[in-house]
Amino acid sequence: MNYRLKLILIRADNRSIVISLCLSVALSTQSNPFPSLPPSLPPPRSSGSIGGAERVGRESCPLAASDWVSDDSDGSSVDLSWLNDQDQKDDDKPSLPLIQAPSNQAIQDGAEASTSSLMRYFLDMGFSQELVAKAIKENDDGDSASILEVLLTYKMLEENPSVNEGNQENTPSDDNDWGDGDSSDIDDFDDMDFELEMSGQASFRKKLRTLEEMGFSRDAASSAIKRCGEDVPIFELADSICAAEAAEKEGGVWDYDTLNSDKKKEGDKYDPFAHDNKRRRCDGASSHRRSSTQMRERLKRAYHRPATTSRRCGGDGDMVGELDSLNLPNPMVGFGLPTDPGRQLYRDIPKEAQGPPYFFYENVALTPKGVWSTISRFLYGIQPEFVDSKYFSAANRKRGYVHNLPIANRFCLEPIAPKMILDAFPLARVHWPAWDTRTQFNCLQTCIGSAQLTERIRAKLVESDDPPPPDVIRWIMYECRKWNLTWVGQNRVAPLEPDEYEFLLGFPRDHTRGVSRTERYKSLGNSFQVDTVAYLLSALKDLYPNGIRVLSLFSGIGGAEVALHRLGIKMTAVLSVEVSPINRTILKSWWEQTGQVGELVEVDDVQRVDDAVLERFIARHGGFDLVIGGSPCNNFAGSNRHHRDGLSGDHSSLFYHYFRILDVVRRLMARL
DNA sequence: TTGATGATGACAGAGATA
DNA sequence: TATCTCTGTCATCATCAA
Repeated sequence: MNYRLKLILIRADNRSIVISLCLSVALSTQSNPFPSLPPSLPPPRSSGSIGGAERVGRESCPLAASDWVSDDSDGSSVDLSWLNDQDQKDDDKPSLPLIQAPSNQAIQDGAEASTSSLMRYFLDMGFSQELVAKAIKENDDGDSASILEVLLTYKMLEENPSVNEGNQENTPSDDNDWGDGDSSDIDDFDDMDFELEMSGQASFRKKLRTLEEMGFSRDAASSAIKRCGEDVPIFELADSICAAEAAEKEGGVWDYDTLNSDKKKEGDKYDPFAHDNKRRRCDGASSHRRSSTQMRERLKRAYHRPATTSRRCGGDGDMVGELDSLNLPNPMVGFGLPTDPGRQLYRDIPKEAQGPPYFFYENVALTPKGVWSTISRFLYGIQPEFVDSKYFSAANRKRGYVHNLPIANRFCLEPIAPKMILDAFPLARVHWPAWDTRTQFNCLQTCIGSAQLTERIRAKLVESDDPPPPDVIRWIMYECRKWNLTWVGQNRVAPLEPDEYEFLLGFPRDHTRGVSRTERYKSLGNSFQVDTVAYLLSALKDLYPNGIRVLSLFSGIGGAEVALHRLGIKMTAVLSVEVSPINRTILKSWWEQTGQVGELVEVDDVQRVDDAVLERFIARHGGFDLVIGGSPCNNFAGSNRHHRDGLSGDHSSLFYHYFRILDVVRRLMARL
């Protein structure tokens, strides 16, 4: 008999089991950092009725609603037919017997359906059925993020068995934690008393074993868990051990406790995703931020060591730990500007991340804390390259790029775009007042200043002297910077026109013409800055003189395609995924107007890009050379007043589909 | 129904200052 | 070193008019 079952039997009758399950549902729903992942257990109805379990996380899982179960249009039932007998057998042990109380059929149905949704989701991500079943079995407490962590760990171990050398006794096996229990770690814990089990030793053991599987010693793993807490994700624990080892090696003192206790002073349970899930008051967070900054500096020093460190820290994956300890680079020039003689020309890429196929991921630089760290973790631990487009155009655009592209032999697009406002728009010089000292615009966004505002500015200038008093200048400059207003006449300012957006972003004139003005601003505000992206992609030109096959995710209006075209890189085939029909039309029109000879295949939903779609494309064209895209930033952007939820946001969580699809592509390509 | 408009803060980093 | 101020941010939502 296993611990879990023993625990339940001793603790309660069926009724109390039901209560404990409902509590776990509530916790799982509230703390899930991946709302796009199907929750492992059904959310209770507001009435508290157990029957709420019937609707297995469909309302709380927007991504899943139309995809997990294709033939379930009314959402009233869940298709379990894809599960084979073995899966059902695995699901039946060990968890389901605990919720098979006759009076709780709804809970049983919900748990099975939820498990099935989880299975399908992770299978869609490209993990093997065996691994998914094992991970779910080991995380039957309903935390999707934990399951994903375990899957990633197992996958890393599968692909890099050397990591686990010396720890073979703890290799993930088919032994069931809760089964007959003949594995060594089970034996190690057999003598633990019931009180320890009650106080969370199961979680401790799970973390401990995972860390051992990653190649850490049991002592180091145990110390890290005790030091950081059991709630800390595996990657955080691994980071902690790496940093501790580095500090010890340098003769320093590793003091994660200070950071951890500092976080706990806020009265919150330490949750690495907390910045994504809840907003903090500035005043309340300031002291924490300061102390955290100090600790991050120490972390930075601890991580600063040669790139030939242990693989378990990820090679370049060390950058992951370093990432959280670093502020955004200033100046934001990535690995160096084209005119910079001291620019970086080489970097280490983890072997498993080396191309081809090459990949290129983009998003806003200024995200809620921890977002880029998470993105980097999912993308092989590669350090983001942060670049501000102000070095390539007359408008700022601070973006981070995670890619495995070569960084030598980069070159700029010709003709070189003007980098000053008045060089880009010389006609504005006539009306540009001397006291407006702007030389570049701020980030071009999806919204523009109102006509009322420009009229207020005009009226204020008319009634003011020339030059206006300082307070008037101050107010006008604030509004001009905020809304990227330009001067179009005597005392008259106006928002940039859509075609001026196109010019500043490196698109051909009238690229978006033909759709509503609002849609043009929206599409352009969400697009790449072509000159910047082209510079980062330029090393591909020599690699693919005969053309390139592209998987373009979240294509938008085709910033990647335009960049490749302007670089003179022939696109022999493009699989473009874009949800907006307007954007798809824009890209299709551009594709035809520019006489592209390659094949453009457009897909409307990133969730539909599964193994079958990718296999068909690969069979037709032989594979992909580049996977490029920037997932929605809505939930990252500082200008989002309502839902700046980080990677847990409805839109920005689509990043995980980028990761999923990239993983499938690399797996399929490896078979060729 | 669609498109346009205007009101709506929070957060994080940089720099200045005590 | 701590505190304050300034700056910038691929947005969302309700409302109204056509």
